[in-house]
Amino acid sequence: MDNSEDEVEEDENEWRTSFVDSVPLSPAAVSGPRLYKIPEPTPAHRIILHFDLDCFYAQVEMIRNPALREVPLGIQQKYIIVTCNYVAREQGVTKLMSVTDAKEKCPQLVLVKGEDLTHYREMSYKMTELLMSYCPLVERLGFDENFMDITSMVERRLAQTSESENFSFKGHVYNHLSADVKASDHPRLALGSHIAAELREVVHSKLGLTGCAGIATNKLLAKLVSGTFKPNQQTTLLPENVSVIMGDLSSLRKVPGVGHQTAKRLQALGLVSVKDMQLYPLNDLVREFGGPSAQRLKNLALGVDDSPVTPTGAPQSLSDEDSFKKMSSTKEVLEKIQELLSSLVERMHKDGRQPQTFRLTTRKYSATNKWFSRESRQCPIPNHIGQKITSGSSDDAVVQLVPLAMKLFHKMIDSSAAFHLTLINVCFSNLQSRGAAVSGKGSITSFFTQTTSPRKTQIFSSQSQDDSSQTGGHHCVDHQFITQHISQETLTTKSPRSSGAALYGFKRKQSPVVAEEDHPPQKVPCSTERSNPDETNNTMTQRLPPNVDPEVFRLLPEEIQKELLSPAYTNSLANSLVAEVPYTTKHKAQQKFTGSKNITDVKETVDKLDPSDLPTTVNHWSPAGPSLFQGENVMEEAGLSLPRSSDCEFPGNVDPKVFSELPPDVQRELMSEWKQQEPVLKTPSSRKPGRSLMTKDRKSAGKSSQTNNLFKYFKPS
DNA sequence: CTGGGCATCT
DNA sequence: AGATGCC
Repeated sequence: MDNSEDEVEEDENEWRTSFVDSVPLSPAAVSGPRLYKIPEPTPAHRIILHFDLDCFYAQVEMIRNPALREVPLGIQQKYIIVTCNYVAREQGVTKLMSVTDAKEKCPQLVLVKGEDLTHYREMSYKMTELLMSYCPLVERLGFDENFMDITSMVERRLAQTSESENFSFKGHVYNHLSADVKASDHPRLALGSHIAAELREVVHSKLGLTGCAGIATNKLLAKLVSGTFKPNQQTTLLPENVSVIMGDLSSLRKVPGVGHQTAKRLQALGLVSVKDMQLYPLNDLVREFGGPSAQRLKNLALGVDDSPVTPTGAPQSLSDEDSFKKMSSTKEVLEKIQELLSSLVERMHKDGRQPQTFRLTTRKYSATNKWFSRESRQCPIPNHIGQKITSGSSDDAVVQLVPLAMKLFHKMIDSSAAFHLTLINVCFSNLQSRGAAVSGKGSITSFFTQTTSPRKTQIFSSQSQDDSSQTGGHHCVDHQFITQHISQETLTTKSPRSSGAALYGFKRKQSPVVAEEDHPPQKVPCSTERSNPDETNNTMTQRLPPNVDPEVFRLLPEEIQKELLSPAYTNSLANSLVAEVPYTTKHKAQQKFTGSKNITDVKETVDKLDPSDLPTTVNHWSPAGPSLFQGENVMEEAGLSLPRSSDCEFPGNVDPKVFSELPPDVQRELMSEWKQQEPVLKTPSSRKPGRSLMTKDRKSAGKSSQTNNLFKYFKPS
């Protein structure tokens, strides 16, 4: 969306004067009428920061265990050292080195498993949040990098700076020997370097993280320059050195945006170095890549990048995956899916939003094409299940998602033949903030839940991305010295509602009610808490078998309760595979986050009739609902065999294949659902959204199946 | 040609 | 639904 029209270089003036003219520019070669309009050179002289944390995973582990600071440390995922601390690097260990090679280089290397990204993810979002509390225009790139557009912050300081003040640079200046720098020629970049230094200091003091920063006039250059002095330093790039830094790149592949495939295609054209590309006729490039891509590539080679810093906000999808050498039985697949879903559902619950789409991805082994070839299938998530996720009935949700996943699995893999998987991924997407339960198709709820993809609301050319968008809609922290600011207003005290709001569902004790600042008219508080009259308990007991004392019943372990309520397992089909799949919902409540935030959801609806006009506003994401997670979960598995009863019919349009693959207790769950479904079928619309959100108070949190219609998901299709 | 994510474009 | 790119 950010392309063609505004793609041309409207870049910084400084660059234009110093560099553009010296390089054979394209327009001459482009004979015909210009395809791209040339934006008016609004001096939107941006100051962009790029932050890059040092060996991020290793840092996090060293914070968790300071003893690791003094030893060579490697973070291991499967057979690979994904990153390592600098002690290890001194001994020759590098990123993405195989474990065997690393151990060879450095026998004393200490390894920490890094496959579970939880801690890294948390720290990563703390970092982004922290930066956002100073300036809302923060864009994430992976877990350890952030871009910031600090133009307005710089301009403000500049305005406060008296004439003829001494400007200086903090940190390095690219291609300068730190003495000959005339900072007064570049006051904005100079101020930017000070802001960068302050932010790095803040990050260090508040989070204990060190990292590099690059200061430049666009994202491309900021990113390229940030890595020039490596651990825990910062570098500023002056416009007159743009061509130098670009020319210093060893190959086109080093240009961010030029990946493996693109580099190969370029090489086929004889293009290897950055200079090659700079001199290559745009027309020829267009033939290979098409207009917009060609122009963008060429611009990148020139150091031109007008792409705005687009606030990232909350993730648009949550996924969990695992890779392995070989997986070839349906049973293994099922267990892996269960495992992945358990953790993913927990994450989703903490997030607070409700996923509307589920996707299953696999990677099949194939001798020829080993490392690519992912395949995926997706389907909508029925509302009942989505609600169980948000309401915290996680095990219930997992139980109901598993059949969905298995259906998708069978759409991809013919399990009657041999198969060989090397990866499974489960993913929630189409994340909906808070919306009430969707009763029907339309209804007011659609107003709340209507999804204008949050990011897309932030599309404007860099032209409009200057101060107006920031000073108008947001406020960067205004203090002259960031370090002062942070000592008073920290993460926990700053108003979370504005973009500084909790980016992620971690921590933070925050009073539920939040002061709202900007854009009052747009807000749609969706906080309509659907308080559920507590009919929850009744339905359980009311269908108790005769001669069971309800009081006694309540005291029984939940598994037993369920068994009493659902004699389903006696079904012949179910019996056929009671052959114990030792399924245990090893539900790990490994983390107990204390805080929860409770923020009224704000959806900003944007008329974006003309994408080129109004800057609108950044999207504010806030986790819906309290979603407090009490570290105590109870449920345990009942591997036990149980009395068999007789009735219980197998519901029609159930895919027997899928069903038969499910673990016995999952089958029981489903059967239980089906049984309870019957009354609903009789009185179609009467009771439906009723319970299901059993507040998971201590005991009965576990798996209580409720009234949900699962039939359709078993329909063979 | 390795990991476990994420995003965007088609 | 896949390809591509980034970390």
